[in-house]
Amino acid sequence: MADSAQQPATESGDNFASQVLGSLKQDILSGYFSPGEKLRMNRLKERYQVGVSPLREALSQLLVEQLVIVENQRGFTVHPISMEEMLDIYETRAHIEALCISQAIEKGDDEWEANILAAAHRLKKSGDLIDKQADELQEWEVRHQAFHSAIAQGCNSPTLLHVRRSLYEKASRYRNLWLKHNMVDGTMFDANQKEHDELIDALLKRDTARATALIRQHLLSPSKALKETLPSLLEG
Amino acid sequence: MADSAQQPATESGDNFASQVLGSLKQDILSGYFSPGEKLRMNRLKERYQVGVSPLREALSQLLVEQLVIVENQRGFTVHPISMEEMLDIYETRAHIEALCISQAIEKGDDEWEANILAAAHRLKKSGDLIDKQADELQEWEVRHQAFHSAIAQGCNSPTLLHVRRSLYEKASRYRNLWLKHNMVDGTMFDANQKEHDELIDALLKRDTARATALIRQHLLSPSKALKETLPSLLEG
DNA sequence: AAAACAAATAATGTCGACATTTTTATTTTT
DNA sequence: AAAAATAAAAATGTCGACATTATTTGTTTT
Repeated sequence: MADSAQQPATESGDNFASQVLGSLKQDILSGYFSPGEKLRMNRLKERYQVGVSPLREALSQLLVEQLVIVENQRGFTVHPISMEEMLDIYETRAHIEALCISQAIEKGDDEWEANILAAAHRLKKSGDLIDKQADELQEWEVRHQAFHSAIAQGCNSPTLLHVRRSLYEKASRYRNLWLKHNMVDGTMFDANQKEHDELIDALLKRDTARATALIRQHLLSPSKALKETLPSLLEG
Repeated sequence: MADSAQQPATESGDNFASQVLGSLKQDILSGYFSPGEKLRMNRLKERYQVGVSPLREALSQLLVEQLVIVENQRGFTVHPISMEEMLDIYETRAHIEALCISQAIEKGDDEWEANILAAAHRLKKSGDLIDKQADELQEWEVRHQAFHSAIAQGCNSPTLLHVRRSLYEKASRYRNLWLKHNMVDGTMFDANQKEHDELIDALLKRDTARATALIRQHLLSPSKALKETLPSLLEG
């Protein structure tokens, strides 16, 4: 480190860029920085307490993941959102997730099945006590993601899983935008739970056709809701 | 620019990082920098005639694309190759390409068909005069890629095409490695030509099952060849 | 001579400084 | 007053400098 007063983040061992990358990505995905917003260096420097070099390195990485855009001599900007992109991301994500699942059904072993059931149990427990508390909902989100991750993991392909994660992050940007303006419905959890049970059943029976159809339906329902809400968000 | 003596690359309008990104990526994909090789900053500074800042930004982007790896305080290294990764990349690539094609068959219009036939014609012309000259082979590669690109473009999904490009680049690293140690066979072009003709036939007849099966075979045959050659390359 | 330790050399990661460009504010002109 | 021209301010992109950490070399000890 160039100065003793510099140890801004908790995770030591990584450099500043990788630390700020996580925070910055979170801030973009969560909507702290709005789509299309200009990311001025002075503001970022203050917020993350680092110089321009690590910031530019982190932003360069987000550039590849298409979460920011850059124009020469005009700095970085949060990647704008659009109806077309939203639909394209969700559609592609559905295809990729279906691919992961079909591969997992082919290759998944006992350990895979066990991990799914374990993750499903954790998710159910979290969904039972629907407090609608912000932090409990956050926990449910984490377990929900973990559940679907456990399923996809069975494909046993790092390359494919890498693609999957990238698409999940891009989609979560739209989902968070939607969550900001819509309260969650309690009945949603029950419907979700039912879909999960059906999916697990199809997986264990190695019924690829049914499983991929179910996951497609499961993933695309938020995009249908977004399709109605997005226009108002884009304007105001 | 901080100094009048700095105008290293041809494409003006972009910043140094984006210019060096292209050269650096090319140098890694082509094998100028070997897998696992340490990328010392002094050497890179000399080669590309820029300071560390643009270099680190370019390397940060290659980090996301998994073409380099980084270890804190130990700098950047060319991503190592392995049999497992090679097989995984080619397998995933085959799945993604099949997905592109099935979507293209669903959505492709007249313009799509016309572009395919045009690209096929250019490719055939280039393949007819097999001189085995290095630069002519280079041109054939470009047209071959353009042909398959024209097909995939029909899916009309920027997100999916982005994934496709990323996988193509990762795979080309292995392919170039193989080309370095194996002369191209003249008969290969004929076999290739036949596969292309069949593929076009299936596409125009909108026969998804046959088209995806053909593309899978087409894409995976290099990986089979690599599977035999790689071990000797990995050793020395 | 091999191992353990110490000193030097080299390489990385970060910041501040500065030239260049873009954006905003002000003045001038028709 | 609206438009054009000019001046001022702010922001970007790059490099050199420097502290920190790895690596290599040299020396001492057993």
